[in-house]
Amino acid sequence: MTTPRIDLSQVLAKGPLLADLSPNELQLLAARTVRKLFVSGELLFSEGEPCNGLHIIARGKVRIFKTSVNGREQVLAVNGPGDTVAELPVFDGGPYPASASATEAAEIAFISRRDFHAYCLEHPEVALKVLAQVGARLRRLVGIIEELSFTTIRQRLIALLIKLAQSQGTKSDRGIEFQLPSTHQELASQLGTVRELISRNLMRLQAEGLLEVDARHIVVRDLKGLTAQLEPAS
Amino acid sequence: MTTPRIDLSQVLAKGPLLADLSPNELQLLAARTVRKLFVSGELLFSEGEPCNGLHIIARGKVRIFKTSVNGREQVLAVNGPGDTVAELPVFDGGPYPASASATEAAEIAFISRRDFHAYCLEHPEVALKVLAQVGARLRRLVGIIEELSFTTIRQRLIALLIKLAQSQGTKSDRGIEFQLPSTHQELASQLGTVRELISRNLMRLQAEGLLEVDARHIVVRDLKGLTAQLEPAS
DNA sequence: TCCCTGCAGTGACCAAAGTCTCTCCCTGCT
DNA sequence: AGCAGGGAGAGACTTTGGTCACTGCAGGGA
Repeated sequence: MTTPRIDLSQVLAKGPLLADLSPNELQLLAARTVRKLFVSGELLFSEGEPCNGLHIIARGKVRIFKTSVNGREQVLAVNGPGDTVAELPVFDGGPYPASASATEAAEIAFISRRDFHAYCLEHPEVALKVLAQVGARLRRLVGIIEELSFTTIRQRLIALLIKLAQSQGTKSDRGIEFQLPSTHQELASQLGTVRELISRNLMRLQAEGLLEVDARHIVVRDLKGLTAQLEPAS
Repeated sequence: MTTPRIDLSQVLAKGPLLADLSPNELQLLAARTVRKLFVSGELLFSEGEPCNGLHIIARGKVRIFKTSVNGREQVLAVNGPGDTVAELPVFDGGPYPASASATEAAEIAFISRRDFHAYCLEHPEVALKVLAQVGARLRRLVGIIEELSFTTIRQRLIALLIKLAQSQGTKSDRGIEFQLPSTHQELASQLGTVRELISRNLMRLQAEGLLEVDARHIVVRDLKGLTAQLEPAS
């Protein structure tokens, strides 16, 4: 089967950014995009590089992260189809503040900085949408800062488990069951720590009877108990 | 002496946001603002409140921060005259993601959300400026995240001292001298920690011969040595 | 089959961060 | 002079986070 030319109108219309535009306007924008393919793990761009355009994810997932000198990573966001990546440096002209890589095979629509600028000036409401988008991003960053400076790794992990249980979990007689979505290493990057601490904290929660852990398979035995761990340290 | 009506054209023109507008356009915008005064320490708004407008600082300083349940604070930004506060929630419609207070007596020009929205639609280039502004803010947040997850308090403190030495310091025969701009408590909030650790780390740096500390008066005896502390952990 | 590789669990150990408590000192006030 | 309060220095201690080194295990070639 031949891969058809990317149907941007579809993708763009689904994303939060350009949903309100007329098909005609979408077509106009789509005509200005370039299609790019990335294999799993491939870098879209690296921190510090000059930013020359906007990426719109058509398929796959993209991870945005910072890297430390010691090789540790801190994930800032994971985005999926319809989301845009690097809305921001497109506008302020600076370099990318972080790196981005595909966590699975991805298809990206790329619009050059100049074209998108021009398009925004013609469609001021798009600029406002982008702003709202950036707003959501900024909120998440503030959330990360809050977690990093006020909570322990244990608490961050618990919060993550609860979120997963609610979004991915299926109820069984033993509790709420689900699979961890990625390796311990990757979870550690998202929580801003190292692999060992994920392992250790999971084991500790198991010892306390709140969870059952079997490699990546988790059974939440006591959701209330877990949630209680997030309350004031008393 | 009577306080004259705030001369917004002056203020706005100085800030990065609206510098390129014609005096006429500035006048138009200024007419839509409300003048607000805050005493030192007073809250402009609190985290979680709905956001109903944009604040432009005419005089004084504003501190943006998060508060934890235990009463700890993490400063996200300190802004001065010409800067805008909460450019962001104005656009995405959500509540304030953090609180803001005046660190010294401040004079603020306030524009309602609706008015500013309308103004941006009429002047698309202003929207782009706002985006650039938000960009800078986002960059700083990413910087904070990087510091929080990759560096120790000691390193953050050293980085801050170097920055102060370069911006505020005066050379003497003993080294570079300057005053800490605020209490240890406030420094701790900016670095995301507690008062004691500021004290302890300063003393330790003094013991190592890199600094001389006398309450808030600092003498950097060995700037190279300090800078070297920020290099790879080897 | 055997080996290689990547992921996960684990214990020992060390350093950083945070908490609690007390003292001291300065400033301003009564 | 005496007192109250905030800021700062300091000691003792606990918890958390991070490093290192090693083991085990499963899947996938050669």
